[in-house]
Amino acid sequence: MENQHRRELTFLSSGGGDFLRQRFDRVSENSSDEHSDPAPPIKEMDFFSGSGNKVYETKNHDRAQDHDHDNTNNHGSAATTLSDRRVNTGLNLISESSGTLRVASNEKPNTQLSTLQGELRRLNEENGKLKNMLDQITKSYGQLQAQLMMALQKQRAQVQAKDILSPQQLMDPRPSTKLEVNVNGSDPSVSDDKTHNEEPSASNTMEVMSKHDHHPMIKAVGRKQQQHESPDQDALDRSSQSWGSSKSPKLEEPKIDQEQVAEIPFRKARVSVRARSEASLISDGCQWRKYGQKMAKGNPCPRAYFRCTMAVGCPVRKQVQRCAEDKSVLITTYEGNHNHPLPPAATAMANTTSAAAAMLLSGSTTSKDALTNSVGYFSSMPYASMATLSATAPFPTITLDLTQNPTGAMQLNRVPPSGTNFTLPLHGGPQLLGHPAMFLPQNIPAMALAQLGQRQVQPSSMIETMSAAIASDPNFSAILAAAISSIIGTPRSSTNGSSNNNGGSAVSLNGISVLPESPQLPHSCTTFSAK
DNA sequence: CGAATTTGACCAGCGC
DNA sequence: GCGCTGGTCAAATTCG
Repeated sequence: MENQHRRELTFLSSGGGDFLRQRFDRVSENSSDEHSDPAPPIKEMDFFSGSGNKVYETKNHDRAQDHDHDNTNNHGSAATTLSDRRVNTGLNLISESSGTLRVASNEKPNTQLSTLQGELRRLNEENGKLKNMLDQITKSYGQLQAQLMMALQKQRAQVQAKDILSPQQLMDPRPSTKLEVNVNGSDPSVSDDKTHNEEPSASNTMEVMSKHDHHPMIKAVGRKQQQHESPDQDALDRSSQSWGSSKSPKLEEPKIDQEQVAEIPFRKARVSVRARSEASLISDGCQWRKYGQKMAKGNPCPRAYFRCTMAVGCPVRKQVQRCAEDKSVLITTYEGNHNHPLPPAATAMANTTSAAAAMLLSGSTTSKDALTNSVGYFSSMPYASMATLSATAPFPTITLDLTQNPTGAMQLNRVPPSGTNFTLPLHGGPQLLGHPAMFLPQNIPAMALAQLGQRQVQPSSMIETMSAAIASDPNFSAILAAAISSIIGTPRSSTNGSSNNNGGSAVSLNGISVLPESPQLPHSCTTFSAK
């Protein structure tokens, strides 16, 4: 039994078990916080709700007596109602009456033992069922992940095919790196052409972002070429330029019109955060420098432009503007990837927004259905109460609306789509901004939270964030399947397994095999707290 | 006095 | 081609 528990827990902690963990969280409705993080057997037993504790306490009656109160607090929660406590109390009564459980077991072997054995049998059966369920979920998740990868590779191949047909490409006999979508930076043909060698992982991420940044940033790059903003930025710009063009992006870049751009899966996304704030700024854990202010059309309030100054050459920008309709609402729009670690205070929001941007980019900005189907995904984002995806905006933009749903309750009352915007009610709320720990007892799976809260935002953490968020949602498989279907139609068998994008290297995170397409998705953004 | 902010100018994309 | 708009730059100004 003990060994079984340990096996189970190993599995639980191995990524694929996040589904189960999530299920556990829901079954017990236990918003168990991080401090409860009890001994593995307890969690395992709690998996079966209150009944599990009985066996555990039987095996550990000494500790059970000492920590009975703690166990109740840690595992009782909402689901542990009075009846559950009575169950525990029943066992405790044995201990109390006889002094030790051993004595009690000897005195009433027929009743107690048979009861416990029956309970144990039932738990084993349940455990087996849950194992099977977990296996099935893990398998289907893996299949869906593979399908997603194929879809993404197919899209990239289509982009490459378009690029290859461009006149510039035809005229250039060399293998053009600018037309290659290097995802993991492992392709030497790309790295050879890059002029920058510092910060391989980060710069690779930025490379990829720049590669897929069509005009908005390339435009800026063109100017920055002459301005030597900073060595890192220059390196970044050079990489972008070598990717985009050496002279005029517009001329040399493969002819990609807006329609084609809309089909490219990895563009720069923007994450817009709406929050009520009296202050003119929100403190999001990062350092920003204001570089401009403009009056935007249709809004009496000026829009301020900031860039991240936490690291030299960090390309992250943000725009801050008050909502025209409700001036108490501050709209902060983030764009770009941090190329540096973030302070802990900035990490959670950064992960949330990164995941939002990643989902936006990886999924589906051209598909209403796919957008709609992303609801489940965003349900794992800690800071988002409402998310609105916009496919019609100049940039793919997701809006995390923290001005609504102040209770933080999880809802799924989808707003009827109007145009291509979909409002996705999520959990979290502005009242907890800047206090990530306060979100922990809510709807965030423990694994995801652990990653959201503890990891610095670095290029590779995107994968982890994504995987944690994905794995934490038991509905994700179905949602993802629907989303993929809406994007690519009927899933097909693998025909391009030798894609250059991933180099066949998968990253295993907590047991989840994550193919490294994620690094090219932007870490847009930063942590976020009300001032 | 250095850093941060302000603000007018400039540039590019886009629609007409 | 022209005007509008968003985004950025950089000199001027303010602040600590």
